[in-house]
Amino acid sequence: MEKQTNRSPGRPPHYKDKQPTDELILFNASQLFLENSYQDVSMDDVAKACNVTKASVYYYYKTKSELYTETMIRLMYRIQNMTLQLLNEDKPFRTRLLNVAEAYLKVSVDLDTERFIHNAKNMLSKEQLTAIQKAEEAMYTSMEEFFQEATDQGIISPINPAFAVHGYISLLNTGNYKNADKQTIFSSPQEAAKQIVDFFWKGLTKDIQDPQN
Amino acid sequence: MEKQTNRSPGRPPHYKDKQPTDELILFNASQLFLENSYQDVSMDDVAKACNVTKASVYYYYKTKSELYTETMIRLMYRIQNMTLQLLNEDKPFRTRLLNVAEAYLKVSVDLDTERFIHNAKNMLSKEQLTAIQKAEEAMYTSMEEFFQEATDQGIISPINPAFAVHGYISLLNTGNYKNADKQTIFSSPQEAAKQIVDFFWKGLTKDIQDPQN
Amino acid sequence: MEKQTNRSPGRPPHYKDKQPTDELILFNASQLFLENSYQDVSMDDVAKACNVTKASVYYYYKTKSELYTETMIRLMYRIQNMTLQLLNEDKPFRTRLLNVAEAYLKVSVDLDTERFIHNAKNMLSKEQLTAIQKAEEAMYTSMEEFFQEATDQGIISPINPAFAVHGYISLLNTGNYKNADKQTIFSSPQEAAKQIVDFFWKGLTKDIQDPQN
Amino acid sequence: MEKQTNRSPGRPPHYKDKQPTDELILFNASQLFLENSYQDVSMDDVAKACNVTKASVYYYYKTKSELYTETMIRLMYRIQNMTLQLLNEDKPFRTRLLNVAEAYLKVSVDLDTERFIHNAKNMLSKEQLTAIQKAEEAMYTSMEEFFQEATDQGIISPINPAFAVHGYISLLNTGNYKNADKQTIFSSPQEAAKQIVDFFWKGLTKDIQDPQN
DNA sequence: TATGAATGAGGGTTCATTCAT
DNA sequence: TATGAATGAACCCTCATTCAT
Repeated sequence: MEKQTNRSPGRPPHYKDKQPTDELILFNASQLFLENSYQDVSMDDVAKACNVTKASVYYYYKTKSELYTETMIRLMYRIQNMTLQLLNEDKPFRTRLLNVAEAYLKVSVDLDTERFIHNAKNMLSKEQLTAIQKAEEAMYTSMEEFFQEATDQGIISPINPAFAVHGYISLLNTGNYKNADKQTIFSSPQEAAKQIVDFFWKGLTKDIQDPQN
Repeated sequence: MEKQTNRSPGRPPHYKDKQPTDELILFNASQLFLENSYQDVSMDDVAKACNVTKASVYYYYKTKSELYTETMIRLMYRIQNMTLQLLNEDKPFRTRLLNVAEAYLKVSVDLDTERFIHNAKNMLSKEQLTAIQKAEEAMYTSMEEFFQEATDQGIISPINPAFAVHGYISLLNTGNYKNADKQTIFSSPQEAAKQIVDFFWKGLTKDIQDPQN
Repeated sequence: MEKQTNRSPGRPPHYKDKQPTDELILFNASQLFLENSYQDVSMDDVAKACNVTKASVYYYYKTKSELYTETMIRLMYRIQNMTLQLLNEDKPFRTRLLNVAEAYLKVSVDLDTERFIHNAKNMLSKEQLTAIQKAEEAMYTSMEEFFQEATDQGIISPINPAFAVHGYISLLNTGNYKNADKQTIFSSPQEAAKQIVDFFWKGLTKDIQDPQN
Repeated sequence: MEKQTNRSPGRPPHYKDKQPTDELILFNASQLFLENSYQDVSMDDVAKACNVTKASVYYYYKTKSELYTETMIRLMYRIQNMTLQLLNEDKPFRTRLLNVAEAYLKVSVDLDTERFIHNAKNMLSKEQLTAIQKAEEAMYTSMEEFFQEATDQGIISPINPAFAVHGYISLLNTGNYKNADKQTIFSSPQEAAKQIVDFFWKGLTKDIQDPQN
């Protein structure tokens, strides 16, 4: 992967994958923080993953907690974007929920945003903590309107939209559970998504006569 | 946070009613580990919380990870016992679920067992990790039979019992969510319990004609 | 091994191997200190080897350095006794040297008294250090007279007796050398003893016409 | 022994003639390990001797045992070089042996390589132990050929060269012996060298008619 | 005589962070 | 922009030693 041969002369094209260093760092930090706790990831780990030195990481991010904060906010936005995109499609609400569920479960990392916050809370400044929480909140809030809309349209029963969203996400996390033998509850992410949304939908619609759903 | 520990070495005089030190340590460690991540709690913190020296903690627990393991296993058992006790009462299933929910939410600490495991996984030996996971699993499994029973009695629709339990618990955790302004979704633990079980119950019984519920 | 059956009535015979605890400790400490450095042997190690508690060890020996000192002095005496006994036999001097060499090499632990001292010197009080050194010195000195006697009898050339003894012992230690592959210089302790004494004897007698040796 | 180390962090200004830090550490560690046992030298001691912080020592040497290993290997090489240089001079073999002896004894620290190994053996990894032993072995082996050569030339009697070398070195160590009153066997290093080589030579040549030696 | 429980001091190691270049 | 070299603070853990029983 290191040697490119047969390069034609002239200015090399601008390689898309040659990310600016700060993005590179953010990307690798993401990976690491997703899989390990705040404390388990050292700045050296990040640097090594990026093939740069620790000092370089510090050149772009003043402190570890700042790097973490940025990483987390980005993560929240990414989840939010991915989710909103699917929720904005022109399909029945239930189908859209299923699509989100599948996307969410196929990532296969635990997107437990609460854990990300709880983990690091002692190391973050008040501002940093708040910044992450706001991003998380925005993510949740942005999803609420879809439930509100569905309620308004009589598709689902009236429900506290915040609860709907949080309940939805937390139910999704059961799809990632692994027991001591690394076995999951469901046979596949798709199956998990299906069953979870099935169940969730029942809760949403129990009091509704829904001949079409 | 600096406690003066000018006790001289050697066996302390025996006070009748004093809690045995190992239990004292376990108790305080519990508190600390519940509120902070594995890495954020130092053995010194534990020692100080107990008013003993670090060396004393090590007298009873060979390593930090061993202390953590014991703490977690105990925690799982406590949750399990509390839950089973409530689930074994002679009341309608739904009422029992509500009681568990209320008990669970009144503790007000996040009993997110997955987090406890994920957090420390890099610091635990394979055996320790498994031991904790087994305890967690036992906790979940012991609850499954109640859902099975309810299904058999036609009280709830057929459902994967493992999913039922995990979904139940994860829904409960939404009751502890606090946003950046420290506001919860529900106005009180009781209200949270009520709403959550309400919703959960709908999911369980959507396909049932239940004139009495 | 714990249950003795069929014991005949009456006072049990005084088991020879039921050593008084202090001797038991000394014995086990000996073993440990012979094979490991002062620092590598903890008081707990000693206690465990004796099947008693650390506190019991302290009951008999005020400090670790005191235990070490006693152990070392005993060791020096044991070597001295063993050696003197063999040197006092009614055999040709060279034979007696050979016997000592064989005895010495068959123990197979490195009896490097200098190492024992050097190792622990920072942990011993001046008195303790001196005590051990005196015992070592006595051991060496007691052997010197035999070389003196041999010189007087014209069996060996005149030689500084202290040098003779130290040279003898240090040559013996080459018999215990093991390289990285755990191979020794000689094929067996006996062979080692033979070769070493052979060589040593040449040095002692080069200037002597010795028809009989 | 408390040195004020109020240097601020970060890269220090570059002084031209300054010894590189890693060499500085190795040098000081050498001194310390030569005079004290592995366990008696703490990483802090090394750091203080170098006027740097412990963390700096760890910047260059990952563990204490690694530092020790490097130190020892270097030491073996230094001894080997010094020795080989003297043994390669164009002088009678006996003279060369004498020169080595004098050099060896003038250092006045006990170059007891076996002790260095025995001392630390419990703290070293298998690889580290072997590495040191290999260096020691190389040192010994490199000297053997000189004895072989002398044998081939009929200057000394046939002898196991490994034994010759080890015997030679171990005899030299008697020159460093100090009794409880810090008295040596010989009046000076030169005298020691002379007497020891004298004796050693007799052993080597007993069976040789050597009118010129 | 023997022990369980406790301490204090220190040692090895890691890590976020800094600064001259 | 990027880095090599350094620090200070903390952390886990061990161990000789002590004392009430």
